[in-house]
Amino acid sequence: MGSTPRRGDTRQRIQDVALELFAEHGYEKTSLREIAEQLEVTKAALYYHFKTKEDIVLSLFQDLGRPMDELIAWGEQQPRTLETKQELLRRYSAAMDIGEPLMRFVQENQATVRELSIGQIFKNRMLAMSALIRDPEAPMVDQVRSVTALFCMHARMFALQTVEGDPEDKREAVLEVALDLLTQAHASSSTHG
Amino acid sequence: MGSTPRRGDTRQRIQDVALELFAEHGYEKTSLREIAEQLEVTKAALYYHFKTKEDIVLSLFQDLGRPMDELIAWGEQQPRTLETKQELLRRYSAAMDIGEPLMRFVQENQATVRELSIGQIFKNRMLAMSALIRDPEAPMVDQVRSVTALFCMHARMFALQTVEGDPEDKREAVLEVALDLLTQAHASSSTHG
Amino acid sequence: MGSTPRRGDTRQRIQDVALELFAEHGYEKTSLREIAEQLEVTKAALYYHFKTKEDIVLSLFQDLGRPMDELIAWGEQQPRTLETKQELLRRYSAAMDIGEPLMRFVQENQATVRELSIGQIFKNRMLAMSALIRDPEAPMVDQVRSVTALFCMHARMFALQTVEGDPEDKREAVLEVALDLLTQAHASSSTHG
Amino acid sequence: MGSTPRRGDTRQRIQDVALELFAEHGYEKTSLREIAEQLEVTKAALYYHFKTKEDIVLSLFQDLGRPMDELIAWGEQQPRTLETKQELLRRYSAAMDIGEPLMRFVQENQATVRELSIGQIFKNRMLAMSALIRDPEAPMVDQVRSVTALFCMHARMFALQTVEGDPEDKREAVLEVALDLLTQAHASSSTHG
DNA sequence: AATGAATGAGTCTTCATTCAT
DNA sequence: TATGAATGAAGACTCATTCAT
Repeated sequence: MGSTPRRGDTRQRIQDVALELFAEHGYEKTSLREIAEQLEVTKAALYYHFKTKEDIVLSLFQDLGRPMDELIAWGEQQPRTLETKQELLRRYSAAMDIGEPLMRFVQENQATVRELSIGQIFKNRMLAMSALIRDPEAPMVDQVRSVTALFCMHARMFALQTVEGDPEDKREAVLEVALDLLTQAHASSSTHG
Repeated sequence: MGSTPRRGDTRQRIQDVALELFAEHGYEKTSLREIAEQLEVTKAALYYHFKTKEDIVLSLFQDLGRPMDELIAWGEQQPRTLETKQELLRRYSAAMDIGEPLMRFVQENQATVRELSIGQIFKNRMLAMSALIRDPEAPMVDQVRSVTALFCMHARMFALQTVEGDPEDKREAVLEVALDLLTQAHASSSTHG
Repeated sequence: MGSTPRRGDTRQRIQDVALELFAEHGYEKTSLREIAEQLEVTKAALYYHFKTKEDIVLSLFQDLGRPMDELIAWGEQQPRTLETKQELLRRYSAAMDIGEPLMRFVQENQATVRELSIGQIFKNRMLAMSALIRDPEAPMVDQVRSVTALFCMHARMFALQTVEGDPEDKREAVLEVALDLLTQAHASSSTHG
Repeated sequence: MGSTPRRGDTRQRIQDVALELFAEHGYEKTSLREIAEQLEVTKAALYYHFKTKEDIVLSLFQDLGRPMDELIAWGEQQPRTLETKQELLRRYSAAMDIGEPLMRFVQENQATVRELSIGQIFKNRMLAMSALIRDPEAPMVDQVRSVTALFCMHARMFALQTVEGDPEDKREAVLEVALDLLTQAHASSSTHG
């Protein structure tokens, strides 16, 4: 009584709660008991919907990771121009907003993720993005610039928490810096390379 | 027979093995049994040297985190000039080399670290570094540049693993990019702000 | 599509699969999930046909154990002669062929069967057969011979697996040995007793 | 109070209780909780002495199965004469007395044992004994006789429970029947073969 | 300086069973 | 004639921790 016993959406609700707790306290420290309690179901109910604890994480990746996969697929069919890369960053920034809790989970549980079956999946995604944005022939400094452009967008999620300001402002500022870095990488490369 | 029974350095050896395993498999997934087994002592022996599991981590921070604390202390006594900040980045880069395993541990176990007693310690360090390098009055983009300058040095530890090249070259390239970002932040700030 | 959806024989199919799995992996280690999966139905479907897991076993005994019950009933109405006992062995040998999987199940899950409701049923059957074949007044050696005559037929099912040869040959050989034992028991008894 | 807290013999006591319960209720139905409760220790204490539940069974085999292994070793170094085989049966009968609870456990948990790591060990023992006692060149009936001679000794443990009489008398009677069977196997073989 | 033995709390997981549909 | 969703009880096992020696 009180909360309406929602039907058919249990699987979804498990995913939501699990992701939240995994990101908050870490994968290992989050027990299935906790998840179940928060949902007011039994542990066994979780097992009706997911084969194992790890399976929950896997499903999160499959469901929430799609935007990123699509972005990579898109990128791979574009010409390797500066414009493409810029657009890539813009879309990455947007994708990170949607998949934010998942991203945070990965960021904060790297050691764990690496040992989970999704570890490889995630690593491959990173490799693919990296390959799209940098030019392996360019001087090291420029490769670093490109990778940093990508990587610094993650900074939003924790390094920038210390900085005051509107989240949307931050997002834009980060994107601007990233695009800058990318431009510099290109300018220099076309000169030196 | 066979292995020399080292004397008096057990405490040190525990720290070494623990840090390695914590960084490798994560804090939660590393059991005291594992640590003890790798050292060929009993679990109880660990308790002779450390009060709790968390205590091991704490000791690691106290012993390996000193360079960073000293860096902050140094920074706080310098004038807030561009030169100071540049030197800060240079020293940070060096400090990261020494405390690398510890840094990796923190990077890869953020969710866990946050819930450990060292969480606050570490967060304070980050805040202090952030305060030293950025100017809270500057436009957001420049603050982002400064923070990114600091933050991107961590990229070395995993984002840049996908890039081929000599580690020392990478270190220098990263530092160069970081210094660049810092300079841009300043140039722009003095103009706009 | 593909597999014909058999109608009306589900109960039978459950029994078949269950007996096979019970005999193969043991009663306790065989879960209703496994049975259901192998039949491509849900666990709940099993409960439409049987009240409990134990009920499946019970039904197996009722359906497959009839030959043995009939044999006992027949034996009890015959005169207690050597010829009767010989015929008993012959029919037992035949009955064991039909009820083989059930017999194997019992053989291999004695500890379990004893604690199931069929335990008593089965024990009674054994007692009845034993009572039919041996003479409680005869010397111990002869009683042992008689019981062994009965008991050794079970040997076929596992002790004789190590012996090469045609199954039918084995069956006959075993029967011959059993009949021999019986004859010896009688010869000696009529002399000594 | 009441029971003296015995020291150092915990491992042994675990084995004793475990074997008793395994034989009584079956391996699967016996939980570690039960064993622990009967010993008035915690489940975790069992894990200090044995790595897994299966490990307890394994240790029982290693400790209690030795007589049987020694018997096989002895048999393999004797000439393949009738006398040897007779002695084999006599010693087998004696060995079965010592290892009786273990034997009962195996008898009554065949399905389980087969899936445990000891399954193979035990099967090999059976094969070895079988190989020692029968002559693969002899006619099938005689091979059956030999195998039955061996096998019928197990009858004592359950088939003969229905027969009244002193256990020692039974033991002797069974042995006599077994030796008889063996002699018959030989007599016939040397004539026919 | 360290061990052997043990504990209590908790983990993930599986199972037989139920019931509304 | 079944299924989808769920439960309560229990299972094996692991862990950090303690303490007498």
